[in-house]
Amino acid sequence: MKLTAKARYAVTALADIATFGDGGPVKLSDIAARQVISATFLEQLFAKMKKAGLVESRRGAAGGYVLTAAPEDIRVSDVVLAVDEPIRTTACIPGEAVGCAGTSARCLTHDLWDELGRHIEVFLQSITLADVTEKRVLGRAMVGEPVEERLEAAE
Amino acid sequence: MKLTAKARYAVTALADIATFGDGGPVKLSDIAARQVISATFLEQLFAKMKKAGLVESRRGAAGGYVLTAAPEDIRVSDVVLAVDEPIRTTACIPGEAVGCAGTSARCLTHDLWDELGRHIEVFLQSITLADVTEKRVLGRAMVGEPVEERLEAAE
DNA sequence: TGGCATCCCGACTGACCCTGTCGGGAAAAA
DNA sequence: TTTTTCCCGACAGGGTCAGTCGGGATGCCA
Repeated sequence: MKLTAKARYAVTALADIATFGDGGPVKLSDIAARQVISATFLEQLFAKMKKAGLVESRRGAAGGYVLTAAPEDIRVSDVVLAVDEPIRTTACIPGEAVGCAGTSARCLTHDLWDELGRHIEVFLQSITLADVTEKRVLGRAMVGEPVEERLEAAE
Repeated sequence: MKLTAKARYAVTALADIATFGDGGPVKLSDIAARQVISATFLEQLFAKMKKAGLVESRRGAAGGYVLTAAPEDIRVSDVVLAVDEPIRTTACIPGEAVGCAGTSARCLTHDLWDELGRHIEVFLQSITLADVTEKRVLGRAMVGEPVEERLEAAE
């Protein structure tokens, strides 16, 4: 799991659609103007998000992008994974133990970064787009309340 | 808070000292050999860690580096902060609200990345070097058990 | 049918920063 | 005084990220 500006832009853009798109499609140039992001750059991101099934596109006049699900059902982790290739934080291959396990201290820290990665992922899974647009993010760390139930309850 | 290979190397190196240094100093060339890290690169990292007060150096023959505290008292977050300049995850300046607050959706996601950063920091604070060397890391996420008490209890 | 608006796509690039090198120097021990 | 180790600053190659560019395809509307 990697976290770059791409991820920030992507989440921001989707939040923009959730906020300003009134059911109808939102065009990239509007998002670009409101969020001050290069429109051509947004194209790249939306291509990936479309492939990931997060948005649908409408072409032609009055076209744009629409969310394929309600903001409450879109996890931030989905968005991040869609645009940022998940680069592993540890050097070793998960399954195999290549120069990693054994007595060598080589991967003393393996578990650590592994756990951290999982930790981050769980955190981002626990937050939906709706949480973001409605500013329900602050202080939600650590507390647990592990989404799953909330999402299942919503269905 | 930034996470690069530097941080991994630094934690690994300190874990090495905790494991193999038997009270006495451990020289860089040994660490480099055991952990397969460039010795000259390690020099850079140890310069920073020394400045941060994590290690002390002994020069001359039979010299090397020693931990300044017990592994139970060294938090992983300290190590990371020592070698990786803390680059902020959000674009906006924390205190001031520059093109950030207000009605604009510009920083709809500000809180999110802010909270994530804090989240990561808390996690890394919750783990000590001793936890790493003794493989007490796995599954410790989410659970809470927020170090503070453990550290205070240890003193 | 034609024109306009919008998405679509792949190739390209400039700049930054991370990882790692190199060479020489200074202190401490033997 | 020689060896061993830390010390320090300058340097560099490469990767990748953010962003550009140009042309194309598709759908709407008159």
